[in-house]
Amino acid sequence: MPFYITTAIDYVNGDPHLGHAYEKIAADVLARHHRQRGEDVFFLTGTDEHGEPVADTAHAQGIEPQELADRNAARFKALVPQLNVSNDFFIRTTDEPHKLAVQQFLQKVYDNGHVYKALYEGWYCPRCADFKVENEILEGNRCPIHEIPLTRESEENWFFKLSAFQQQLEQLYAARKDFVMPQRAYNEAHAFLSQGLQDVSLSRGKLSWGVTVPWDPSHVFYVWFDALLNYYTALSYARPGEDLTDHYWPAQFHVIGKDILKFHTIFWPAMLMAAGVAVPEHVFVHGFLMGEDGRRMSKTFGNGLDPFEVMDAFGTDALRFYLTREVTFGNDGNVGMNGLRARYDAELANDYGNLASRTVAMLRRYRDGNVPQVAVDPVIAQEFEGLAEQISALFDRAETSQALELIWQRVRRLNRYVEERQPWQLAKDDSQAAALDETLTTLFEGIRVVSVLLHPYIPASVEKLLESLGAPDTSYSAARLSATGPLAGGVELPQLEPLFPKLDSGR
RNA sequence: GCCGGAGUAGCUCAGUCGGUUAGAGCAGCGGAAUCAUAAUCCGCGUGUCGGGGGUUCGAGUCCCUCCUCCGGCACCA
Repeated sequence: MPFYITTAIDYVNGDPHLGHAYEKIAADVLARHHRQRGEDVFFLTGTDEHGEPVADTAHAQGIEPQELADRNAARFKALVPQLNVSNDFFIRTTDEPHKLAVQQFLQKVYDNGHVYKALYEGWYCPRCADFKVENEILEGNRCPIHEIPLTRESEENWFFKLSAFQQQLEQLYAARKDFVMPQRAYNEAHAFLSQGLQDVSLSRGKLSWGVTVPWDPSHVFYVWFDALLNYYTALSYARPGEDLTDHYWPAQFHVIGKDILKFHTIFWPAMLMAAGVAVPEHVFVHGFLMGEDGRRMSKTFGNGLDPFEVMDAFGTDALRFYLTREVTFGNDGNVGMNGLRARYDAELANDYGNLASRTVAMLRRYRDGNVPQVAVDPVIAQEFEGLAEQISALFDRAETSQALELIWQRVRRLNRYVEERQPWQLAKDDSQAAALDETLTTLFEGIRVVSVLLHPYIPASVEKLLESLGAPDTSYSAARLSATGPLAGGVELPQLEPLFPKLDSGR
């Protein structure tokens, strides 16, 4: 079953920051989960490179836009493997095949009669050689950059008949309550729609940094139309010599931030309708990350969390875990070094890492590192019954935070189980050998199962642990307790290094 | 202003169709245990569920009203 998932593409007029990392990690968790389930996943991320801000910045630096785009895109692209994100392709909107596909797509929209020419009138800055938006204009109609008076000018512009899709969009929203998730975001998009749509400008005549309008080479497409299309065009050339479009389209999930909600929930489906292409299944809108003081992260507040610093000090999985655990997917969340340290110590190191350590240590001490081939404790078996199904049901609704909570309840349960059974007492009494076997086997299997389920969140750590346990299978079928005994038998377990070593409280 | 969301233990939040003494994690205090990364487990909360009013046998959960915070209200990406 094909499962196509995308992140928003990052605008290259700046540096990669925590927000970029968060969105990629969140989407990666979904992608990895569905891959686990044996689905045919295609996961796309990339960069958005056209438009005015990039052109302006480049010119300010005395270089060509392409040069700036190349330089910055490389930094965004480098971030992806650092986060251990499992994307299948990285698109750049300056890719030639993308530009070509954008032209073909919008030509079709044009041919279908959804584009017309009209005058665009606005405040124009001769120094910027560009129009300014009402709310950025300074008092007295002055340019926000040059502070010089603006002139009222107009230019001919191509417009997209967005208003013509009012009814079709309303039908879409009526028929599919989960088109935009979570519900809050759906309501917002729907409310926006209900206010009535106006046509939008599709091209820019005074800018050259963009995709040329095929029927009017003096214009380039407005950057959003070029950018949104990446989700669709990527499939046509991501795999050389192959067109994956028919196979993967429509996308299951577009994962985006709430700042770009209306482009994805209104403009984008309308464009697709205009070209006669199927609309995506779901647009999932995540929240923003705020500083620990609840304020928006900013350098002046000094409340930012630097993803690179976190990865250097604690590792990539610590960052992935912290963000997905702390921030309910779909809500805003407060994050910072204190919280990260607390969760790292209490949950990754103490709850999970230490559970693995104590279990392996007991297996080695009491059973020479051999996992007894006996049935798991029926009490625990019963408590794990249906867990994998619950998790996948939550993932189908993109409720990754709730899924992680359910998994973590089992991690805690296993620690409690150790205390209940007191294996160190059983070990002192030969007549309790069977009970000890059952206890150790149950712990081994329990850890193995929670690890498989944790794989989407902290892939590298789980792979390391499961490898060490001699049970490297991370597929979903491995996410259940073996009824008859552990999957790995007859292997002598090696000593386990701490998975998440406690770091001395430096800084 | 209009629309939407949120306001539950010190902190972060769960609370499904209204129904038994309102829950979890973290932090704090006390205890147990010693397999383990001094890691774990157990016990301890008189919370006006933002204020007020209403519906109901019964409301954190529905209705009205007020207060506070946040977001959206179209071409900034």
